[in-house]
Amino acid sequence: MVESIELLTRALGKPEASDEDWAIRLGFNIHDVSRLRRIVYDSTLKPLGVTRSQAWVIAYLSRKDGMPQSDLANQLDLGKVALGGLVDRLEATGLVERRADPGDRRIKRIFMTESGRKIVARMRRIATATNAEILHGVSARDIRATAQTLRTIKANLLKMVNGELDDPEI
Amino acid sequence: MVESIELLTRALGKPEASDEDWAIRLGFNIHDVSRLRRIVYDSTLKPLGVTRSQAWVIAYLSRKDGMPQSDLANQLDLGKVALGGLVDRLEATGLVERRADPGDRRIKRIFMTESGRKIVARMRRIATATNAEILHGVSARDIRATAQTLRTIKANLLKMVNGELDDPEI
DNA sequence: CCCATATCGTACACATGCGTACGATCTTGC
DNA sequence: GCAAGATCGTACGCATGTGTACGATATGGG
Repeated sequence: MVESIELLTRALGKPEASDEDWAIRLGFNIHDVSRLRRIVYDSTLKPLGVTRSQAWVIAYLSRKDGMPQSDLANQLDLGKVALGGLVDRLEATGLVERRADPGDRRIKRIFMTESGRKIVARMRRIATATNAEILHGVSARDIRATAQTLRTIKANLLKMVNGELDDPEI
Repeated sequence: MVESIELLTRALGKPEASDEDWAIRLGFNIHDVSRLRRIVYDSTLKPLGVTRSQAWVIAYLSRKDGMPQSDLANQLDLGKVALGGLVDRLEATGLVERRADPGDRRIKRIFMTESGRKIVARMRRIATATNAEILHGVSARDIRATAQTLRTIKANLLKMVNGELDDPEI
């Protein structure tokens, strides 16, 4: 699947690609890059004993320790259920802990443990090195241009996502 | 999380972004775009009654009908187990069917049904329209440049994935 | 003050992906 | 020709995500 673009283009028998081809190609490239990034980050995280999702949670938590579980779910764009399960597992491995909110007994606040903080520090170092390796050989100019194009695409996507939510006449 | 770059940049208090910032930004943008693309495609596929993974399988199958299950798994970069489950569900909704290979009784070949073929045709139309909307306002030049940068990144990632597999001295 | 309503976290069911183990079946080397 | 090893698909358990329902609490209007 990783090489699907090349196969596709060859199958279509087009030596020079049209604009439409490039658009399709871009879609596949985004898909492939995202998938490979996931695999690579997973493998770098494996020695730490945390999964990518768990890493994402504690990385966020490290900047806002003691958040209510619901706030964390919202800010990470996760359902309450999904985050609840993640916190269960993080708590089981001792990286975070739930504490009841004294003022509102519905709320459980999530705090990092010392062990969790150590993992986050190691994660940061690994992530920086990995990022550099992923972008090896790409000029600063291209990085900037690509990031900006993706931002435009992101804006379109956000419009589409919100538009569907706001226009229930479909 | 979608707006995490902006928040991060503001939190760091940097009016002009450094090259390193752009590299981080690119990582987030790839992540966000991929996630939003997933959400948008899921919502366009929902009316058809198939999930994104299922759509991916039958789209591929429509070009190579009658593949052995294992081949399909390899070409889609899925484990045999994951694909087996997908085929289970596709078979349950009548979009594909398993048939025994006459020559090798271990093999089960996957064939599209008439119903499946209809779904694929509708999927194709929807995907083209969706893709155009996602890239609305992005110049052909930028699309091309972005696709090529992502290809370089993809090559780096492939090297990293394969390198880890080939160098077990880590 | 008290009930309708909203919010918080959990339980359950499902889809998807991974890794491991296993029985069934081919293929191959002796 | 037959036993050893490779390959095929499945079973099972885990992690992650979704949606729905629900009990426990807070809050706010009357």
